[in-house]
Amino acid sequence: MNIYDIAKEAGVSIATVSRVINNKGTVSDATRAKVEAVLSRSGYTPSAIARGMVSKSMRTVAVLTVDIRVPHYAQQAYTIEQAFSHRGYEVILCNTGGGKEATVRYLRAVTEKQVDGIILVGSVFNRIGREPEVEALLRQAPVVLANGRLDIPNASSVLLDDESGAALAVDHVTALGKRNLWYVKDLNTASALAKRDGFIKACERCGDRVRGRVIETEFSIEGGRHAAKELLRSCRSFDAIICGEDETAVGVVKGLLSAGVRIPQDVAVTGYNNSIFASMCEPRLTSIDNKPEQVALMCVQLLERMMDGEPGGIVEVFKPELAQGWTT
Amino acid sequence: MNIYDIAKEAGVSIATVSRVINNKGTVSDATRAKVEAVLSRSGYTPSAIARGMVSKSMRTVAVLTVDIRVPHYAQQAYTIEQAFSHRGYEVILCNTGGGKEATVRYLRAVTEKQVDGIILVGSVFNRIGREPEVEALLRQAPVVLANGRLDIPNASSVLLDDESGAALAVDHVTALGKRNLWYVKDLNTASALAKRDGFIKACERCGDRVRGRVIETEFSIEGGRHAAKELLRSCRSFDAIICGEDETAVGVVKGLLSAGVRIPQDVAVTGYNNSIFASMCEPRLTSIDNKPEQVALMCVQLLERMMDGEPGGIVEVFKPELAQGWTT
DNA sequence: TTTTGTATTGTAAGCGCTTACAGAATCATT
DNA sequence: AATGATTCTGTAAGCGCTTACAATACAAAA
Repeated sequence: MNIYDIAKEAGVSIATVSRVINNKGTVSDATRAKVEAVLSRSGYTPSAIARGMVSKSMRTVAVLTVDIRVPHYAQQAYTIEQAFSHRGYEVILCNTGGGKEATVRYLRAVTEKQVDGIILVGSVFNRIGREPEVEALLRQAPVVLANGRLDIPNASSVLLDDESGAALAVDHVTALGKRNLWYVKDLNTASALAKRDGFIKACERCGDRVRGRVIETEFSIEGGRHAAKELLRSCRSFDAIICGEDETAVGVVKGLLSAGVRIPQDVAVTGYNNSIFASMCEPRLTSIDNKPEQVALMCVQLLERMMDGEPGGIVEVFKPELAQGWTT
Repeated sequence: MNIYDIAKEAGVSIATVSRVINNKGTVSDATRAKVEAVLSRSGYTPSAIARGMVSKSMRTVAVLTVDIRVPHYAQQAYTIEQAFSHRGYEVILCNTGGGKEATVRYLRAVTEKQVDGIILVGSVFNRIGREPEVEALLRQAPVVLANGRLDIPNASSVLLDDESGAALAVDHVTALGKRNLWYVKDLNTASALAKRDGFIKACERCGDRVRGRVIETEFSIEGGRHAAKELLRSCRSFDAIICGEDETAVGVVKGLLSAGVRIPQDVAVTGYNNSIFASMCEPRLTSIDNKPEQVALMCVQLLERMMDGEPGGIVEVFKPELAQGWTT
């Protein structure tokens, strides 16, 4: 069932049918009625592929995310999907797992499908974005990077200011009178390093009255618990623990509570991301919220601008916010 | 940059270029090398749209889910996406929100895009699947329903046996010696009703020694807490509480613990779905796991079968499993 | 009535690819 | 050298649509 069938049935030409369907050009009322009757009677569905052939667009955008099961990414994918859905675009979802090979495979697939835009959620592209093979693919469509930078003309990005996020936590606990701060470094990503640096700088800004030190552990609740035990065991003085991730912070809280430490009177604890872990932990974690929904909406706006033909190269910096909980 | 450019550059016909790209038909080694050289030098990307025009397939499947932010759906979407990705298909993700209007809009969009298959996650279609408008759309592609039934020839489905899931919980706590069971009904979905019926029937199967009653509350942690307080307040006897959802069960646990009730010695509690709520609750909830990943894989298999031309109409019933926690 | 302008409709090209078919080239066989 | 079989390559049609342009119809103005 195609446009020819409809045209024949209605006794008009395919151009007229097309004009009726797209409500474009001039069609007399009588003809329009005739065609519309056939249209609704037949259950005809126009082929988006054939349309795409002409317009070179399938009205589709691709979202490449590391893993949609991570709530943070799910929220962003959801926000992006809804925003585009309301504008008549569908979203192709790709779970890259963060690996280069899969990422390239997905990029190739979606560029072949001539998506109208690509949003990259996650930071793989800081590493692989400059490889010629990858860059060639990325040049095929407007690209927006959530949390990362990419120096090609058709790419924009939203950067998360992790340094200021960590500084937010430091300022918060020092304002509460805490003086001996520890940063729990759990990951080795660029983001985690930025947080650590932000922590150190913020402590230095406070002068001698505040001391900031770093302890490393594994990224997990267990890792956090272990870090807490380690601090307690080594008899180091501490009255605030700034963690790189909520998971770790949950572990720290558990470790401290089980040792009889009072939170936040004795020790304040902060997490990062204001994730579900922060909300389910009792007492509720104070955490740094980088508002995945807002970031996603910024990405959508940047992409739309490029899809409208405006140049890319824009870098927006998103400042995280402090989400106060019961642990500070 | 299209296949004509490549052909001209390589001094061959477009048919030969096509044969090289698709590794189909016969091409002499010399010609192949010549074309491949041009191909890699030019960074040419074949147009999937044009291919789709010929093959009437974009190698894409659609996943309609209520809300990807719900971890259960995220897991299923992830599983489906990965499975199809490995077979060279991309996935279009739609968040319907469970409403009819949005659902129809998405169905129309993806059928216009001539997706090779549709997987419907969530149960809206039990209600709207029979409306002529919806059915006409659903007939355009092979369809698989996760947790729901649809009587059209090109649809298969995986049903979750909610009754047996609830019975699993009943059998488990009665085996532990519990005799006064309550079912906490929190939702009004078909699924929730099936669980309640399964609960009642399972209790009846135990004869006089077991008594099963039902209490209603709101679907939320707070609702669960409220139900627990209510049971305590009204001085009813109970030694096991079977909940329709993990969220409610978490609330029940909190309510009981704060009243000094020992779990599971005094009262056993079970949730449903074995979600992240079950795992983050302390003590860890015993819950009913309907294995979203396995269900998703069954959906994929059913869809693939239909995409290979085999008839649909298959209904697989998935039996949930008990996930033992510390609350029983 | 003829002319001019406008509203309506149709014809045909072309989007980039696959593929059936035909034709050319090569090779083995007689 | 001629024939047939085989391998290789090119031509052209067609996938279902949009749209530029041509053609027609019709109404108003001259």
